[in-house]
Amino acid sequence: MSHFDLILKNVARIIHLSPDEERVFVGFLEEKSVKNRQFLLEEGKVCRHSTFVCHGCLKGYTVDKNGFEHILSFAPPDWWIADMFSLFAQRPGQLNIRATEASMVFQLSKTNQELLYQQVPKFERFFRVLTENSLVAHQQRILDNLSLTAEERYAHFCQKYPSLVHALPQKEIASYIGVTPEFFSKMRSRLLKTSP
Amino acid sequence: MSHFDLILKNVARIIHLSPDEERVFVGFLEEKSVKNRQFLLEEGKVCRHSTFVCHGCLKGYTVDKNGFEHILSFAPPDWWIADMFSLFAQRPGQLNIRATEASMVFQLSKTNQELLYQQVPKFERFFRVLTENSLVAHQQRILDNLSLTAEERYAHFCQKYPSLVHALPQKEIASYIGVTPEFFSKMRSRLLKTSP
DNA sequence: CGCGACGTTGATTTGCCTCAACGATTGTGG
DNA sequence: CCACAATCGTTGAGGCAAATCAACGTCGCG
Repeated sequence: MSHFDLILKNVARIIHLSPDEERVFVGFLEEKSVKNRQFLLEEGKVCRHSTFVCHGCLKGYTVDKNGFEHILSFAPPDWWIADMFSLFAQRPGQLNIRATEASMVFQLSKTNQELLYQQVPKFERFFRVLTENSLVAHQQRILDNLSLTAEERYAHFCQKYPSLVHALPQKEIASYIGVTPEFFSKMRSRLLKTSP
Repeated sequence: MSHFDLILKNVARIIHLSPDEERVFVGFLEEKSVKNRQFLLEEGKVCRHSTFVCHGCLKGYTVDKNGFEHILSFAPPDWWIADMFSLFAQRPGQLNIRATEASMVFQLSKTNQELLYQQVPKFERFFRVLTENSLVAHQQRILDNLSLTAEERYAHFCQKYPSLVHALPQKEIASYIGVTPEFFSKMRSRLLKTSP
């Protein structure tokens, strides 16, 4: 029951690995502990890793011209995160990736990822499926943003990230669903009155 | 200069094919002409094809509980479109795909796509890159929806789909950027006053 | 202890929606 | 080929959801 357990189970949901292949895979990983508020990637830098969260939580977000954060994604334990644009193109991106609490992660560098593809080709399939699932989730979020009210988007958020609803500062959730912290607070107190 | 020209050039932007491989590829395609307003996919059906637009234009959209359309994507010539969720999972999806004008398309069935992977493995790479690019574009759109005003989103639309700005009914554009047709009309006349 | 980050609440404003009425265009069946 | 319907775009009046601005209480942490 090693600390690789979570990430190996994550992979096993999509592809089956032999013990040898598991060893090759974990050999490419770099373990890293991250302090609260520490950056893993800053706007304007080139993203050189995919990051898998073991425990804690990260967020990926941009900052607009007025200084407001807009959260693209959270990464609680068992999730992957990266600036996909920057990682694919190996060019500077606009995303910040940062811990919302003290965390422990594994990082797979772009270089190691390509070595991994050569040594264990079925990882091509793994990351392809990951990308496909992510695309589907993002399409759903666009449709939600177009068709749902803030309350409904919050309800969806609670379903999608049940573990985060109470673990995260409210302003982070507000930013994710696309409202101001003030409005989010009012909305929440309104919800508590009707359904305790 | 055959009618396969456009789709072969589209593929060539990402992978290089030998004449033999080109022949295999086009052998898997089904040509189809589509009348204006004709459906290529209806909500609740399983999506069994990727569709490439040669000329004309398609749209992918959902209908909400109040009967309003929300457009997830347009597919002008040289673009691919499908209900990714339904295509990947081979389960019923919520997307409608429909022509916004008389169109000509090529369709690659999921079955043929898998045969193609076997016979020309580099197509794995092609569709992976397509998915990656699509993911990046969708992430950008989410961030735009979170941080930009309707006017700014319209400006982005004009940059992204210059050929569609004048070819498409205004209500379709309004639906894509997430405002009502009435508001879109007012916004547009406001813009025309300041910048003729 | 005191300072910053967070959450709450209220007053006011605004971006966008709703509803309704009205031309202009398109297209379609008789 | 025309009449009529359907679709589309425009405009105006009024309404609502959410933003903005500001004040204040609370907590955790250095």
